[in-house]
Amino acid sequence: MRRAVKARAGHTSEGTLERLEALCRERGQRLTRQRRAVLRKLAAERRALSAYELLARLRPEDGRSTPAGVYRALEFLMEAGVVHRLESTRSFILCEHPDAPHGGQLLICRVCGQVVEAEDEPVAAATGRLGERLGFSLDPRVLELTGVCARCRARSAAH
Amino acid sequence: MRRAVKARAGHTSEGTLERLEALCRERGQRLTRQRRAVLRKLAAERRALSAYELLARLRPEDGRSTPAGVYRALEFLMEAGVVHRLESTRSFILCEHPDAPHGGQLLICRVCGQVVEAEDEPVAAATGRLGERLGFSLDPRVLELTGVCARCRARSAAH
DNA sequence: CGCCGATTGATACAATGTATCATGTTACGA
DNA sequence: TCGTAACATGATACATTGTATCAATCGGCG
Ligand SMILES: [Zn+2]
Ligand SMILES: [Zn+2]
Ligand SMILES: [Zn+2]
Ligand SMILES: [Zn+2]
Repeated sequence: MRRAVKARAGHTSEGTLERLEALCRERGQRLTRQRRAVLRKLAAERRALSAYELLARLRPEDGRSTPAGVYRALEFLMEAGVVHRLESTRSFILCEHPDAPHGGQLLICRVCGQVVEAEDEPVAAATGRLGERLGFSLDPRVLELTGVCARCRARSAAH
Repeated sequence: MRRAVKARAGHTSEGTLERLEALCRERGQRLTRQRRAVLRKLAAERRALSAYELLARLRPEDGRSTPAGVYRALEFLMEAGVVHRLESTRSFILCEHPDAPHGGQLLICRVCGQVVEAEDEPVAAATGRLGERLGFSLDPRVLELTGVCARCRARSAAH
């Protein structure tokens, strides 16, 4: 548990903060206390959090947090490409590859909630070809795949 | 316009009703007036409708329709595999391949809202391999891809 | 300091989805 | 045909998720 958190937090500091600072310079925006706080809460989880779960974690530290504020911070972080929104669960998760905006795939375990991020070239190529075949120019986009992770499968096999 | 509606409606009668009747026999359920009505409204559209858009279309014919009723009908139709839910837009659309439950892909034009359904083997194979590589046993699942369809691209190119 | 754009706070509201329980409907067997 | 049990609906209230608005505040800069 401790390790998972540290891995996430470590990950965050590597590319995410640089990316955010670059974006702020570029656009005259600011990496504020509130935005950092939302980022920190997401970095402390291996699973995705809903906006209201985030709000509940923020309030003890800052009693004036509001839904609108959380959504605004999330919008900022998503535009910066360092947070993904999981449409299938209406929740948000830290990007594991924040070096550049990207498509990719999120594999979500429906038992334990764990999310793993991938950037699989064969999948990207196949969807690209499908788009061409049907005349669509597709947006880069993070695909959501649900299933059961290895650990949960092992656990359920052992009863 | 007329033609699009008829194509959809024609499609519906082919496989969808059989499939619903089979499912009802199997499970002791019923293909009721309300469920048929929701199906009919979805069949009349080439784009996806939200639950509340459906409700607005149902009310003139049946003033007692309620959100809960619409969601119950949609749940039934989704379990039967003849309606898909678009998570990216929180809306619902008739399945174009209702012969059997399936994964597949929905290509959604973000300009005109048109949705095209595909069952692309290369995409399915690539995602399956990705799942294996990361130890996930993936659920069959309809992927949502957004972009711009050929017609809308042509239109915007011509200003 | 005093300005200006970016950000937040506060509040209210919109949109989407669910729980509950009483009532109605249908298939099926006595 | 009638009773009845399972299935389905109506009505209502509520929960969750997401936005709009506008005034107040912050932070850098001349
Ligand atoms: Zn990412
Ligand atoms: Zn798991
Ligand atoms: Zn389908
Ligand atoms: Zn289009």
